[in-house]
Amino acid sequence: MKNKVIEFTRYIEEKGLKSTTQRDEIVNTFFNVKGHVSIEELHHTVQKRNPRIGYTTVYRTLKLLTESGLAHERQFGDGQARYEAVTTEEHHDHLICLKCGIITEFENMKIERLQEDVAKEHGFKVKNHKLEMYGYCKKCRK
Amino acid sequence: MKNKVIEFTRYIEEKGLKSTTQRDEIVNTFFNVKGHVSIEELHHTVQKRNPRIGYTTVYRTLKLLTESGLAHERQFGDGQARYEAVTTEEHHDHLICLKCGIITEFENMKIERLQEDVAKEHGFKVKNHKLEMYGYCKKCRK
DNA sequence: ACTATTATTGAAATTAATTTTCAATTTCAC
DNA sequence: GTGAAATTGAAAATTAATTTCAATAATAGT
Repeated sequence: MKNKVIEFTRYIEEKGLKSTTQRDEIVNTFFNVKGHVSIEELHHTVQKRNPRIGYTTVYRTLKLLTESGLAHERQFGDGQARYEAVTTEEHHDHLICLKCGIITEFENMKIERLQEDVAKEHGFKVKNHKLEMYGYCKKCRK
Repeated sequence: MKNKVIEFTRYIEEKGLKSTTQRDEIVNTFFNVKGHVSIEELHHTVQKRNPRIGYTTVYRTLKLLTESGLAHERQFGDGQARYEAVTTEEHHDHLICLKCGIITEFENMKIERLQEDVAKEHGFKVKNHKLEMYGYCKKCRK
């Protein structure tokens, strides 16, 4: 995800922040990891590349990524925040398996549109939304 | 909400637990407070009635209410869990104002049905779900 | 009503995740 | 290069949730 890394660099510059090795490595790793990582997981992955990178820097970089709109922070009820790369303009939602923890993504434009309708009815201006279904995945439902 | 209190008493009995003044007061207060309370808020409200009731007991009673299905625990991204009374069989979702924090509920059967369709497509067995829209309410959108 | 058993209470301690602090280091504009 | 300003990371602080444990209260059986 080269372009994402570049977008981040742009954001850093705009804000008058500095470019550092640590941030570059964290951001690169983040965009190469798929799915929904916790701070701890990303820190662990990053450390394989560069063991001198601290948890706090990973934490702060994920905050920057979230601020910049390049990542989303999510709470899936397991007690820790998870971050996911914002890849497309399309919004997507989640199926979370309560047994194996696998998180599956989906998109459904009909639902999106109905949501907009509901918001409009309430005079509500939506910034973002989340739709999560908790249950058992194909493998675990037996 | 008398009947809810009775349902709770029944649950307590079923589980071989004991009925206590503290629990009764907490449960009563909970069903008389509308909306989505945090443990701390409920504790505060309960203390007005009976200052000897501790935070821990409120915490534990809310857990019991959640277990029994009479309350739902929710995370709205402000860092603490909120509990709401389960009043009807109908599921409802939430509009959360990012400015004033007001939480509005809504129901939409079309969305519910589409969700079921999506789950079916993925071979997913849904236990529960949540749909939240974050943004600005009528009053705050200006 | 008494007693034994078992659950409950609540203050304090613990845990777990997040966030802040601060001295040492690094970056960048000049 | 130099200096101002930002960054780093270990440790400390914060926050909410959860557990511990001794004292207390509730219930069943007698």
